[in-house]
This record gives sequence, structure tokens and C-alpha cells, in this order.
Amino acid sequence: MSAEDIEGGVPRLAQAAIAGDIGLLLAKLRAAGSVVNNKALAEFGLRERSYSVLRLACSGLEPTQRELADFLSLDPSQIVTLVDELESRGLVSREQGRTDRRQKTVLATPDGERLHEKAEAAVLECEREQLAALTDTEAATLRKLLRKALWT
Amino acid sequence: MSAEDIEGGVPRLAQAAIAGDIGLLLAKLRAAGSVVNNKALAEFGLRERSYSVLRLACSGLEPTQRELADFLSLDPSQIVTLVDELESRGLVSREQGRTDRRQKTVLATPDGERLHEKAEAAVLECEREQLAALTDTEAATLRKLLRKALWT
DNA sequence: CTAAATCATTGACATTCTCAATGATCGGAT
DNA sequence: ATCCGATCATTGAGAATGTCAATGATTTAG
Repeated sequence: MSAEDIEGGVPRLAQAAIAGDIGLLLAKLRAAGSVVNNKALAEFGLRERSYSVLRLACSGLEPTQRELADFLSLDPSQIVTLVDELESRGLVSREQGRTDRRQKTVLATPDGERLHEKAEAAVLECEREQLAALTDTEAATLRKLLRKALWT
Repeated sequence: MSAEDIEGGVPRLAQAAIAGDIGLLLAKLRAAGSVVNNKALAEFGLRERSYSVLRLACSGLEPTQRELADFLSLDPSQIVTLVDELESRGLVSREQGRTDRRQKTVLATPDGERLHEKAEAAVLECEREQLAALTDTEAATLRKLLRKALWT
């Protein structure tokens, strides 16, 4: 975020060996994306986290809280807090699990769906900006490789 | 980290639209890498953060603290804490900036160099495991695309 | 039918993030 | 030369996040 990083400038330290570390590259790109996303989501009273939960609640997959925790790499207790907040705003509701009464599935309300639709547009626009340096095929390749590394 | 994610299993929620969001993919891969890295670095009394600082201090580029903050996407105050800790362990030293007396350059001591060498090997091994699902060329492509998205 | 495991939840604690304020120093404009 | 605004490292405070252990309700395995 300094002058060096703003636009097309390669920081001096990018010469270092660490600049090839996947961990650092992921962290940097993610950090940059996070601030942009949170800025864009503020308008809807959401943060990256709550947006992700809302988004999955809108997916039609009827995720349980445990599934949300695993999928979002969060502790189950963090999901409780996030769902509490979304539920209190009437964006989401907890339903009894179909087959297992221990679990609760998280579903979006009509209000939640509407809000998600707008927030989604904003986030996708952020994503487009973040990957502006890549061609469409490059962006697709990046997505494909990340998914492969995660889920193969 | 649940049963679904352990080995080669694609979680049910990966069908959702959100599974294509770059932000989520980055966050997930990074989260997974972080726990592995921190586990491997514990043996050396380092965490991901302090390792990164030590690594840059060993680069020969004589980074200033401001540069470290920008490059690692951290607040300058966090760098102070990290350098304090490394310095108190004798792994790193602060030197007066050559041209600007406001800035301080962070350099590794011989002890720091030695520790970094061992830690580096451990982290590179973690990285290899994390990208095990990718071929060598795919891993190289991933690195290239991440760098391009960041620094173009 | 019992014992172990799993789910959501609560609460405590540590780590990390984000900001504002400070004194020292620098750079540029007069 | 001197003032003025900007930048550097540092400190400190408060919010957000991460991590872990314990709980009651329920399911699954034996």
C-alpha cells in the first residue's frame, strides 16, 4: 500500500528470494483484496466474513454451520457469531437439520437474498479490479490452479 | 480441516458460486499453509511473521522497517514488535539508515543467518507438500500469475 | 443399551489488525 | 537559513480474529 505498491511499481524487496514463496504471495494478494472487499461491503453493513456466510446461505445448498466452518476455514464458534448477527438483522434463519437434529442449516431470507445480490455485484467488481493485470484466460487459470491445489 | 478437506475430498459446498471467488480461494489456501508453516517453524521458535522478517533481513537487500511493512502487508507498528523480538534473541540488528537517519535497516546476525537456513528448508518442504497436487509447471504458473497480479 | 463421537454454543484468552499520536528527521519552498 | 508539511520508527488503545476447552443435546457404533 505504499507508493511502491500502488500502481505497476515492483517494490525493491520483490527481488528477494521470499518473493517466490507461495505463502507470501497468497497473503499479499489476499490482504490487498480484503481491504478492497471490506470497503465495498461496508455500504451494505457487511464484512468479508458475513458476506461469505450470507453467500453460502443463498447457494441453495442448505449448509450446516459445521460445513460453513470447514469451508470458510473458521472455528465453529466464529460461525455462531456471524450467523447470530445475520439472523438478528433478518437476513438469514437457522433451520433444524433434516436428518440430524444436532445440526442447524443456515438459509437466507428474501431480504438476505436481495442484499446478497447487490453485495455480490460489488464484490465481483472488486475481484475484476484486483485481477486487472491478468488476461481473462490467465484469471481462469489462476482460479483453476488454486482449486486444484485445494481440492485434489 | 474436517473429514471432507483432509485428503482429496471435494467438500459439498465447493459447488457453490462462492467457490469461484478468488478471495475465498486465496484465503483457504493461505489458511491451510499457515498452520503447516507455523507448525514447522515452532521448532525454531519462529512464526510465519518473524520468519518472513528474518528472511528479508538475510536477503542482502538491507530492508528498512517501512519497506518490510509495505512488503509484508503489515502495519509499521507490527514490524517494530517483530524486530524487537528477533533483536532480543540476537538474530537480527537494527542499523542506522545510510542516507536517512529516520529509518532503520534490519540486518541478520550470523546466528540469524544460521537459523534462517534451517527454517528455510523446513518452509520450502511445507510449500512442496501444499502444492503436491500441482505439477512443477503448474506450480510455476501459479507463482507467475500471483506475481503478475500483484506487481504489474 | 451403553459409550464414544459430533453438533452448536458459550466463554476465556492470545494474537493480530487498525488507528491515532509522538518525537526525530527530511525535503521543499520561500 | 528557516519554516512547513511529509515521512520514519515507536507507543499505546481498542476492535477484530484466532484458538481452545467445556457444555448439553443428539447421533452412531459396539
